[in-house]
Amino acid sequence: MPRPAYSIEKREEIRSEILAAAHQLFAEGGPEAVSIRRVAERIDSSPMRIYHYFRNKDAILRNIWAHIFDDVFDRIEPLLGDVPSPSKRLRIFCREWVQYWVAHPQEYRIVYLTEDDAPTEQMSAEETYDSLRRFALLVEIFDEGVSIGEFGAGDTQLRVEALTTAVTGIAHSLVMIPKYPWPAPEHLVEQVVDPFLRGLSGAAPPGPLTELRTDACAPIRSAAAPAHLR
Amino acid sequence: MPRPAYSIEKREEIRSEILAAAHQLFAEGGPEAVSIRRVAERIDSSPMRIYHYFRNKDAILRNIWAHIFDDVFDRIEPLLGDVPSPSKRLRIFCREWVQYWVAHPQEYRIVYLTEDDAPTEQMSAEETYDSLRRFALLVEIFDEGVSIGEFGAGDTQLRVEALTTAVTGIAHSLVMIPKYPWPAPEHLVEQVVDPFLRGLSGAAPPGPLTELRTDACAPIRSAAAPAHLR
DNA sequence: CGGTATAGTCGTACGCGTACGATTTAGGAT
DNA sequence: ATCCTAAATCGTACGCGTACGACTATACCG
Repeated sequence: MPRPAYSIEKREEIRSEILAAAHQLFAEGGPEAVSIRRVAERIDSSPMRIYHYFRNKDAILRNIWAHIFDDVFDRIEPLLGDVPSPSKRLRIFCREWVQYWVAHPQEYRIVYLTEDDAPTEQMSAEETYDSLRRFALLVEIFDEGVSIGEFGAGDTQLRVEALTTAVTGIAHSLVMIPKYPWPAPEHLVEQVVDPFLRGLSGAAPPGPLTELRTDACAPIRSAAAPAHLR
Repeated sequence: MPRPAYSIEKREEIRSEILAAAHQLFAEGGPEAVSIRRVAERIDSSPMRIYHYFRNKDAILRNIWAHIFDDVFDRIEPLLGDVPSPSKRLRIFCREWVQYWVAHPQEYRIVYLTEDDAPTEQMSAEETYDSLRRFALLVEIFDEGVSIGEFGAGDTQLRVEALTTAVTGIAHSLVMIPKYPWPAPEHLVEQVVDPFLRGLSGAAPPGPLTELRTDACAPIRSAAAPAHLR
């Protein structure tokens, strides 16, 4: 009875058109060149039409960063191909990971400045958090390391998350605080990653670990403001 | 011959008035409540007047985060007072550091989302990067660790920077990607920090380190865009 | 006293993201 | 052919940061 919705294909086609324009703008001028109004102009649309296909600007940026993630992994994976030792592969990964973001600060910004609203809703299958699935690469490396005895047993997921958040933190600081006289990225990475990996080696669980991950992180809510701020 | 500039005191007074309003707004409604126009309204000023006292909004936010930094350190330092072992103190610091940001996501956002434009210029002495000076606390801890033989010798500055960027990276992910089912913060921190500290212990330099920091990080410039983005 | 140069202030305007409501459009049911 | 309803589109408007230029006030020089 009502006007029928566009077919999935048609809808996806429009979404692609929007994304293509956004990608192009990003390639031309970085994150700040991507604006809804400019995208609309590129595709001869009204700005508001876009909001029928994406919940907000962030949803569009998120799609861009999915591609960026693919790019990083596509570059790094070949470097790991013939390296036998899992821990060496992890080392290379971390070094290259940071190096990539340092060399592509704009890409870093777009990835890590988009907030995490409500991904599930208006997204096509391809663009959900499954860009993060490429981190499975690390899971595999860790698992291999355990299976060949290079690492002791442990919570692989936790290890991956700890390692990636830590090295990404290094990249974050280097990119976002460029004026600060940082040491060379490799040295920072090495400081963190080498001990981390050495901590995993040998069968001995590396020290006074408390029990490992059993439950997820409590939902994050804002607590009281600091005293200075009344 | 020209109209004389305001005295430093007068100027600083106006700056404080602006900052007070901004702090108040932040306390009331978080980062997004702080707008130049609202600050102006609070102090019965025109929005543009503010730009004579701060180069842009970020400069104002940066002042707020200086206070936040003080708050974090003020909370953490007492927890370290009577702990004898430097490595234990570092552990506590890292745990509490992440915990603080997780408990105060708004504060995290304001600190780590402000970019690093050109701090030197229009800032009063108090508000430059010297908020970062409180990290000297960590320098001291490391140095003590070395002097009492708990840590091997090494580049303290590098160690501090590596440790803080890494743990801040953990906080960053937890705060900025709250929907993801993260493990408990302590577990992530422990994964990174424990091996890191163990890596420093003993006189033996922990493994195949390449030469340490000699020069600063090369200036960061954007490289070619990823292939996908044309 | 009248210029003059500059610190300080303000009005206007641009582009931004997007909330909201009005309008148009397409098809099945009548 | 007409109506109904929701999909799709669009116009308008708000608050935002801030560039730019105009205007005002104030001290000294002549």
